Amino acid sequence: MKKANKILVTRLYRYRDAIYRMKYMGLVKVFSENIADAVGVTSSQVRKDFSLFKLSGNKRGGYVIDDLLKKMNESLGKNRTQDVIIVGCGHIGTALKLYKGFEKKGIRIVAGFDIDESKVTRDAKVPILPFQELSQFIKTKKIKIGILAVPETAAQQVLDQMVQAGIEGILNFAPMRLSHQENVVVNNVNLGLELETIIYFVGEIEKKQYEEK
Amino acid sequence: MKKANKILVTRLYRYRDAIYRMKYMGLVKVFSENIADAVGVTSSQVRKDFSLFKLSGNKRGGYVIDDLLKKMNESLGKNRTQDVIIVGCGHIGTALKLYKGFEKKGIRIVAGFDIDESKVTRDAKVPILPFQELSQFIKTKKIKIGILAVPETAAQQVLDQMVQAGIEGILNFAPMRLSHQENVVVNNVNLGLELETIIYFVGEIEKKQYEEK
DNA sequence: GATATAATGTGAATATATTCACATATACTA
DNA sequence: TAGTATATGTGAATATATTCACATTATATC
Ligand SMILES: NC(=O)c1ccc[n+]([C@@H]2O[C@H](COP(=O)([O-])OP(=O)(O)OC[C@H]3O[C@@H](n4cnc5c(N)ncnc54)[C@H](O)[C@@H]3O)[C@@H](O)[C@H]2O)c1
Ligand SMILES: NC(=O)c1ccc[n+]([C@@H]2O[C@H](COP(=O)([O-])OP(=O)(O)OC[C@H]3O[C@@H](n4cnc5c(N)ncnc54)[C@H](O)[C@@H]3O)[C@@H](O)[C@H]2O)c1
Repeated sequence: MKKANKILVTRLYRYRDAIYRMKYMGLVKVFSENIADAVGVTSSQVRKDFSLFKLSGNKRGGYVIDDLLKKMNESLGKNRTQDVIIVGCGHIGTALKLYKGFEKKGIRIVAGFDIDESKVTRDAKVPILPFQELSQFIKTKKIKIGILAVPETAAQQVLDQMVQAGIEGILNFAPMRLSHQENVVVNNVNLGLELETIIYFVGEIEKKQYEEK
Repeated sequence: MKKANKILVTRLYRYRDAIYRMKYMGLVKVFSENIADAVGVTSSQVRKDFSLFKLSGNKRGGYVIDDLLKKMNESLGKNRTQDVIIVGCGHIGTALKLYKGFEKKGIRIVAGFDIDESKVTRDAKVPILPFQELSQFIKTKKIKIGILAVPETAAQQVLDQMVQAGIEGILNFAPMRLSHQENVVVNNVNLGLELETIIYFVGEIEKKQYEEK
């Protein structure tokens, strides 16, 4: 595999998702162009990405969905389920904890943690545990992935503690840049920023239409 | 302004955010390198981006924060607040509705909508209204921006209706590609995909460390 | 079985994005 | 007020990402 490239990997997960949908629609074979249309890229982009990931099909015959998915699952890893914890069970944390959609992607939320004792629910199917138990839990259960949904003011400190205990990948909702060693993977979701850029481009569109008159 | 470029605009919002933080820390002037460090890019990236947005400072003297913010707010628009609606007040929709952080970015959630009558709360500060009133509300209040947080199965249809009524920008949480005319701005937040890529790269890191031994 | 057709796979070409590097202007020092 | 150090602003260079275009080869047809 070539240099690990986030944008490329992200597209491959999108392709896989689209191909699963096609499978469930009853299709047996797909062409690069079908996948491209479903995901919103060009067919040469799909073929180039597949090429970089050593995913091959049949000249003229397209790709046999079951074979392709098998190979994709080998490279993208769907064979084992991944255990994930949520730190901060407020509004966002709770929404994620209750979401059913992660399971079918092999992602299992195994516990939440919160500093607020009143949120603790030990015997729920997915328990919320007190924050003091976080490090121990990560260590004994060998958890690698965590969702960080605490207030901005606590985020850096909580991240450090998670990493200290053994977490290697974090999905962060606090709208700020967190510092971390480069062997930790941090993806930021900044919803305010998403809205701001939408607002910007909506304004731009209006401006453009005006100019075109 | 040059060709509207999403990645560039996004960085500019990040810069602005960082500069506001510096202002609140009491700073009066900044250098491109300070901004770069805060956001995690190079200083030439900052200067190039500023250049493209006609944001200028003082040779040798860096940027006077108040002047810079004034100019940024002119190009990025923070002078008027933007009204936004949420369609689908389930887990995610409710979390967003209750979030306090949007206000200070000039984003005001003015109403939620849900098809489930039991969620309707007409006299809350930010009411949840029945879905049937959506189109009328968008039209009379001239709402341009909406957050889409309904189940996947309903997302396309609801988007179409929103656009039909006058919405021009949408933040979509349903994990699927939605089709729309190109004069509508749609940003997708796909949290499952975010987690999948984190899991992938955490796996890659482990693999790499193994290879390095 | 021979032939025509159509889709893959991939280097080469192009487009886009980032970084370099330095001439320029200006704030500070003495 | 002259001299110097230093950060900007931006073309040019480089790096990264996408698209083109076509040789290749499997499938379908006759
Ligand atoms: N809710 C949203 O829609 C939204 C939108 C954009 C960004 N965010 C960001 O997501 C993060 C969470 O937002 P929220 O709305 O869920 O906040 P929230 O206040 O509802 O929840 C935060 C939770 O974290 C817990 N907590 C606080 N300090 C902690 C600590 N040190 N360790 C463990 N838990 C701790 C609190 O008890 C609370 O339950 C914030 O950083 C916020 O800026 C949220
Ligand atoms: N909750 C999460 O953490 C999470 C994570 C990733 C993706 N998502 C996606 O976000 C979306 C919302 O997820 P959720 O967990 O909030 O779901 P949810 O079921 O909690 O909420 C959906 C809400 O939409 C309402 N609704 C259904 N059809 C509607 C319609 N036609 N018009 C208006 N309202 C309608 C329902 O009554 C419900 O209140 C889904 O597409 C989901 O896949 C959610």
